[in-house]
Amino acid sequence: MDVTAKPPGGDCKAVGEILSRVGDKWSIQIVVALRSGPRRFNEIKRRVGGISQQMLTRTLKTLERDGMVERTVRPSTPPQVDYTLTPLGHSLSETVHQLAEWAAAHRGNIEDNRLRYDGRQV
Amino acid sequence: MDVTAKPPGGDCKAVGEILSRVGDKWSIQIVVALRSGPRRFNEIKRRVGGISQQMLTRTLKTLERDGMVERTVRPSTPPQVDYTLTPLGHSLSETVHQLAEWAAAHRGNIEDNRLRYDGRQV
DNA sequence: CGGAATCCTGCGAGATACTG
DNA sequence: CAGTATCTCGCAGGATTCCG
Repeated sequence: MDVTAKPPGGDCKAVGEILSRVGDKWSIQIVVALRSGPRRFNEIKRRVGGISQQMLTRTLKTLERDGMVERTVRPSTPPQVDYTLTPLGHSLSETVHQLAEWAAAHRGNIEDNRLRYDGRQV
Repeated sequence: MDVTAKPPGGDCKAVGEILSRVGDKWSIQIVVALRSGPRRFNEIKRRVGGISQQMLTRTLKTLERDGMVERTVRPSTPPQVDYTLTPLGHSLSETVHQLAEWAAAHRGNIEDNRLRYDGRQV
C-alpha cells in the first residue's frame, strides 16, 4: 500500500506519529522557547530549564531534521549558533497552542477527577 | 510557590503535562476508538490493533482516572464491561482532531524534510 | 470475557566528562 | 560556547500466565 496516499481513516496513525514526535518531553517546550525569535544554544537551555544539553542537542537535531527549526552557524570565536523556527515550526506551535488552551481550560477538571478517583480507590 | 495557582506563563507546563499524558502510545487511539460510541474491552482491543491487553487495561484505567472515559460493568455471565467517552473525553478528541488535521496536512512536508536531511548527512 | 500479576526488554533521558 | 561520547537507570510497553 502506498503510504503517500491518504486513506480516509488512516490519519489516526499519522496523528500518533506526530504525537509521539512532538509529545516527547522537550520538543514542545523548545518550540515554545523559539516562538519569540531566534535563540542561541545556551539561551534555549536557560529558557527551557531542566533540560540537559544532551537532550537539547538531540531534540534540536530532530526538530531540524523534521524541518521545524533551522540551524544557523556564525563562524566566530567563540562559535555562535542560532536556532530559528521555520514556518512549519510556527504552524506547529500554533496548533499546539490550541491544545495548550484546552489543557489550561480543563486542567482543574482533570485534577479534580483524579483526586476523586484516588480518594475512592484507596 | 503554589502549584494550584495559575501563573500567566505557567500553562506551558500544563501543556507538557497534558501532552505526556495524552501523547503516550495508546491514549489517543483509544479515545478515537471510543468516539463512535460505547465499546467493550476486546472490541476496543480489536479496533486499536497492536495493543496488548496489559496496556489497554492500564491506559483505560488512567483515562478513567482522568475522567476521560467511563467504565460500566454489567454483571452477566460472561461479565460485560462497556467503556464510554465522557464529555471531557469528547472535548479532548475534538481538540486532538485539530492536531490530526495538522498532522495530515504536513505529514508529507515533514517526510520530505527528513529525506532531504538524511540524504545530506550520510 | 475482562482483567491482575509477573517477568523481561528497549529506549528515553539524566549526569558527567571530553573536544574544538 | 556548542557540541560529542559514555555510562547508567527508570519506566513505558510487550508477552505470557493466572483468576473470577
